[in-house]
Amino acid sequence: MEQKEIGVDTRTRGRPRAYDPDVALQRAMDAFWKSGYSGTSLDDIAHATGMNRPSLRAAFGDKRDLYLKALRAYWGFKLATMAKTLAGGTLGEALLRTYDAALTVYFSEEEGARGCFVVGTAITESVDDPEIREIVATGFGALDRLFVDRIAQARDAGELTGDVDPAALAILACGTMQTIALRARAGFARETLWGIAQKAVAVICR
Amino acid sequence: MEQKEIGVDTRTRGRPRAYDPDVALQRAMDAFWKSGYSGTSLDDIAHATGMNRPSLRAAFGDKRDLYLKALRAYWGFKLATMAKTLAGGTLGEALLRTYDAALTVYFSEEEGARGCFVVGTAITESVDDPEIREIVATGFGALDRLFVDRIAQARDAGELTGDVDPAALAILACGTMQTIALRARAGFARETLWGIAQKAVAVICR
DNA sequence: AGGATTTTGTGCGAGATGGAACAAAAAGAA
DNA sequence: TTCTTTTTGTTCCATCTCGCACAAAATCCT
Repeated sequence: MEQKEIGVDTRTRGRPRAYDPDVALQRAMDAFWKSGYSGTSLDDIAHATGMNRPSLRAAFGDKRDLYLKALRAYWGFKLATMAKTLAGGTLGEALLRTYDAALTVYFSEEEGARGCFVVGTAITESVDDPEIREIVATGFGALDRLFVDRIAQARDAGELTGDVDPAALAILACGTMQTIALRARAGFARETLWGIAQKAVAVICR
Repeated sequence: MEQKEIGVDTRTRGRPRAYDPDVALQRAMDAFWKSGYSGTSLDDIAHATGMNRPSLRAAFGDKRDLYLKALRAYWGFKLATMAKTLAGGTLGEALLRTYDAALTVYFSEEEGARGCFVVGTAITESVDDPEIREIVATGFGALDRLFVDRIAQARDAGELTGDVDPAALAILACGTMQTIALRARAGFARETLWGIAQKAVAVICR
């Protein structure tokens, strides 16, 4: 007995799904990424995903549920990517690799830059929504730890001169990534932002 | 012939205004600052300002016009404040004074932190609105110049050791201010953010 | 084939949102 | 006092937004 290809899962009955949940979630994330949570309507998302609104609700819950799923998915992707790009090579190489990967995400939309999903959308909602605020704060904490650990490793390996505090350098490294994200969304060119990354790394690693 | 106190201006006829335009604009800014542009309705603003919606429109134009006025007013205030806080003393003192003043703004709302008006609201709208995007990019450029000039001044005064690039240090200083703004809105405590500022300054000024 | 289950698609409704119309209120000028 | 001007306040309107109801479609099971 062969499963059909559309909506492949272990369901045994009923009309098959006309969408892939992961693809739909990504499309919804794309819509939110452009216009923010409040500025994106369910019709916008329906159009982006090719699904009708009742189907969206059945699959993901209400608009806020969907946004929370997208936000958590973005954090999962972001932190996993950074764990990889920060590993190996010198600290300078690791940081540049990390900023390059970030730039690729920030410019991953064909019609223009969209920056970071957290900085571009969640920060605006976080004052009014405690759960979003908590997710963002937790994510920032994890981001900090990734930077601190990598920088501490470089210090222990003798890569850094002077009496450096990894936590302090991590703040600068994180701030650099975030100013790049903000500027991407403000229309700065990718090459300009790459130049910013290089300048910051030169100071952090001296 | 004495002017009345309410709605004091040089108008010669008609019913006097029941509001002060500057105060009303500040109240509207407060409302946008909390929930972002798209998340704030005209009724929200009417409530915050004590004005009816037709009066708001007569005074400021439509919702977007009002938001643009608030955004420009914020930039004017922000850059003027920074020009003052960056002047005088050592570079370290100037930077700490600047971050302290920024923190005061970011925590200027009684019920909780609101961060920076640009980072918290304009960044979300900037992908869809070219004029907002332009205002933000111009403001970031002015911010950069303030930092670069102050750091170049400190280098020329012999305050900085080694072969430093003011533009590179300015990126770090700006990134630090922005990560503080993001974190304020994400619920970080003021004392924590002050600690972040101090660590960053210690590295920038070494 | 009929019944059960799951998903899609269409239409409807309540409430929210931004804008407009215009009468009433409050002032100055003649 | 009447007229003119400016502002406020109330009401109405068109459209948008989100949620729901439910019939139809597409599958599996008996």
